[in-house]
Amino acid sequence: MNIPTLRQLQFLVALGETGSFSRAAEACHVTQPTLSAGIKELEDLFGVSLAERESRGATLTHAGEIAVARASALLADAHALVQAVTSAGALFSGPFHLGAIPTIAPFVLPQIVGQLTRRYPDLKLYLTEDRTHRLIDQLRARTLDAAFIALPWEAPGIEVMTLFDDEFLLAAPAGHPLSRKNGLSPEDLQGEDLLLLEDGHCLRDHAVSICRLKTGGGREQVAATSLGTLVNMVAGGLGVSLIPRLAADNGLALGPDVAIRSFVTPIIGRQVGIAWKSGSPREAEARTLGELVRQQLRAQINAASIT
Amino acid sequence: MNIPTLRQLQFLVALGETGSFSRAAEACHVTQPTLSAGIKELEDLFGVSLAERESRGATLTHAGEIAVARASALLADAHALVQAVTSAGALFSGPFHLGAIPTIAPFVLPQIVGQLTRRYPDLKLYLTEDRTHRLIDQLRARTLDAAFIALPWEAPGIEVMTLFDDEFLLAAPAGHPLSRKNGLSPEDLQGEDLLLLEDGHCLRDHAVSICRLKTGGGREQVAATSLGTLVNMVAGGLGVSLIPRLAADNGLALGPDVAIRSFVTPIIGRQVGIAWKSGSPREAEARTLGELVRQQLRAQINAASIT
DNA sequence: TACTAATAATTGGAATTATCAATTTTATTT
DNA sequence: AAATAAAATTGATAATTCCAATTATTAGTA
Repeated sequence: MNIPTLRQLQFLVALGETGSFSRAAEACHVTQPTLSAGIKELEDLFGVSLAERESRGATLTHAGEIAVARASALLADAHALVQAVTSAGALFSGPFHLGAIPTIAPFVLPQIVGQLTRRYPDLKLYLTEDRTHRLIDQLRARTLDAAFIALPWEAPGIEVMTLFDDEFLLAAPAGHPLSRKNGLSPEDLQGEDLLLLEDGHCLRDHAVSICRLKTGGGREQVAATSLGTLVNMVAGGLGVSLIPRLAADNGLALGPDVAIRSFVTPIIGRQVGIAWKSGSPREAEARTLGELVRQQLRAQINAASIT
Repeated sequence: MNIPTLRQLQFLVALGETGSFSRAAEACHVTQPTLSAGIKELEDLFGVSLAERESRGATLTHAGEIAVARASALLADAHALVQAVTSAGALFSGPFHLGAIPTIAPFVLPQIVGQLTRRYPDLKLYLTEDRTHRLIDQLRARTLDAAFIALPWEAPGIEVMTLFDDEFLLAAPAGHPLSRKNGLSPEDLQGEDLLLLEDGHCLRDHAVSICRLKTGGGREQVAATSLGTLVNMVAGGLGVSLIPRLAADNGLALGPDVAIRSFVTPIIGRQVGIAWKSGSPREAEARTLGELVRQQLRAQINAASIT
């Protein structure tokens, strides 16, 4: 079955409202013949006369009245559709699936989750914590819209916005020689028992590659499953470790048994970024998230410089 | 605000259903580029990406899902509109205002009202009984859709369908000389006291003009207000009268005091027709009504010939 | 890595359609 | 009868839709 054009229905509604072909045409910003033709098409389509033409304008027939009533409703619905879809496409409306690796998640997500849910009431935010390659897979499968990951990381088809440098700090047991040494440099790590996260965490890979250490021998087999346990192991005197400043600044290593020292020349162990699938319609939101994290960081730095 | 085309919405719904631009295009009987362009227009209009293009078809975004849902509803409504308006334009649906002159109404309306309301349940039939010129005015003002009137009657802008000839019969008091005379002819009326309806009834005019009688003098001042009283006056012996066969056949003058005689050569006093305003969208219905009356008449004649 | 298959985007031109200005028709009013 | 007002008609033009052919992109496969 054929259906009319919304435009023709607009014509018809205007005709009903004005009671005149000419004035209706004016209201629709077309000429009278155009509107006339539109109405005629409707009449042909319906097989019904919609208006009686008189010397003093036009009057709707019974069928015309019905048509106008329904057409008005339809047009209103069409406008509502535009509204709904437009706002559905606004930033952070509807479901958003956000991921982060375990060494970033606890230090970044809490703050921005609060902000987001406050600023975007229509947002349904789903969080996932997993290792980088799993997150990337999920981005590709579109079960994730964006993810905070640590760089460098090569991933074709994935775009990344770099957010900030995250330098490595030394975590050593209180009283350890390195905790007192001035001018700490990477070479000082030689010979130390270096504690690392278990395999699969990108933080481990970054630490290894940056410090140019060969992983081999018995001691390095000791591997923690999370940053928290890693710090605990340091506190227990099992060795030293490298932890990202992001974690340290967020209160990971507060305690009397662990000393945190920074290197003279900062060792940029990793960068933090937000990633999304190339061409994703959520890119704008991902970038907005990135901006949000940057602002968060600036606020932290300002707060630190004040105290 | 701009609104989308129903066509574009059909494209979108098809895209949602098939999950593929190509297959959606096929379903819509257009080529893939055409459909692609349609979707892109929607996306521009909404300022939102509606579908993610992949190598294996397309998947709707959140906004796309919402758009498809609403678009489906809108299209369904559009179809319903076509249905509703089309059937609203069917014969005898909605209000129909029907008029008739007093000398026709009681003999025609009862039967067809029954038939109409039975056959067209959607019909709201309004009846008006008035004199011809008032009915004509109402047709012109479109407060009436059609009217049964007696012809001849000149009325510019009014179209008439002639239904049947209605000959005049003589009504005379029982025992009156004319009630026994053979070979009755119009000339026999000369010298008789001719009773007529009051001024304004077309029946009177027709009788006067057909019988070429001058109205003048005291006796003709006697005027009845309806056919019923006219017959009663004849029965009372006040004079003779002419009544239409339509009325006589429908039992108007049944009674021992009145004799009904037909003329040798039938005097076609009037014709009955149905009238409507030229160009009225109700013309088809008016003609249908006319047919209905004709059938009615045929049925009556058949019944009469059987008995 | 190159090749193939599947799919969507792009492009350019042809056919269709929509639109308008001018005119005509029709009915009403003066 | 002339003037007025409104809708229909007409014919030319402008806009648009639509398609065929091509290109681009991605994923799967040898």
